[in-house]
Amino acid sequence: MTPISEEEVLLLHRYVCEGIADPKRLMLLYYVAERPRNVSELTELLDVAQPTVSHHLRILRERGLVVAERDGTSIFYSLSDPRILQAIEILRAYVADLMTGRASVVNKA
Amino acid sequence: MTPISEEEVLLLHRYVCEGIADPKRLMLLYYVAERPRNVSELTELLDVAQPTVSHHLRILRERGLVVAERDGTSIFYSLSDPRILQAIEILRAYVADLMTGRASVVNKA
DNA sequence: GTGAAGCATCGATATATTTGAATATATAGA
DNA sequence: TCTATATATTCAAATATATCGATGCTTCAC
Repeated sequence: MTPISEEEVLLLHRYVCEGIADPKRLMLLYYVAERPRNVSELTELLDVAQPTVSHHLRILRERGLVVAERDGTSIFYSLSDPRILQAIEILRAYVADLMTGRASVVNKA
Repeated sequence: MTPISEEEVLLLHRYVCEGIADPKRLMLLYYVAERPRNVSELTELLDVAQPTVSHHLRILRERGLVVAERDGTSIFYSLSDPRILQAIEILRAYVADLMTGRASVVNKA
């Protein structure tokens, strides 16, 4: 593990961690990872107001986590890089173990 | 990629994403991943007030991301599970590519 | 038991974030 | 051009978070 600098941590925070720091945005990432989806579809899936979805999509887009492509009046969003979900899936497995008492913190006893 | 439920996303958010959503906490995770460190040392490393460090450590501790062990009057913190930094390192590599124009979003052109 | 060191908690302030109603903008079709 | 549809933006309110001084608690040495 290469030591990390404070500047690198700030970039990591600004471009990724801040982006995945909301449950709605996590759901959005999973939804657009399956296939490109437009805002209307995402609004139905998330069950929140459309401006709220646009707000979260903007945060994801500004950080480069998702990409937007217009098709007529619709705008389709998709995941920009598979590593984003790859990392989240590792954390998801960790949490799953945590919930079933299999995470390493529990095994230390 | 197994579909994720809304409840699972909420757990993922509560136990991990919320925990790594602050640059100071990211630094703390990297510091305690090297070796167990006590609060005084972490306070010097982070260059913030001691209550601020304790606050962040509490957030990490409550989520199970770090574990605390007392030794005399000191309390040493360490990383609870290597997968946490493993995932963060993937995101770190992604951001590094993003900064040098090598991330997949750029390569789509 | 007393004092000191190390850490946690409390309380207050400043700042940031989430949310949605209202509104603006952009595209397509008639 | 006019209208409908889809999305973005603005604005305000509510909520959450970060920070640190003051203080409390625990442990150890004497």
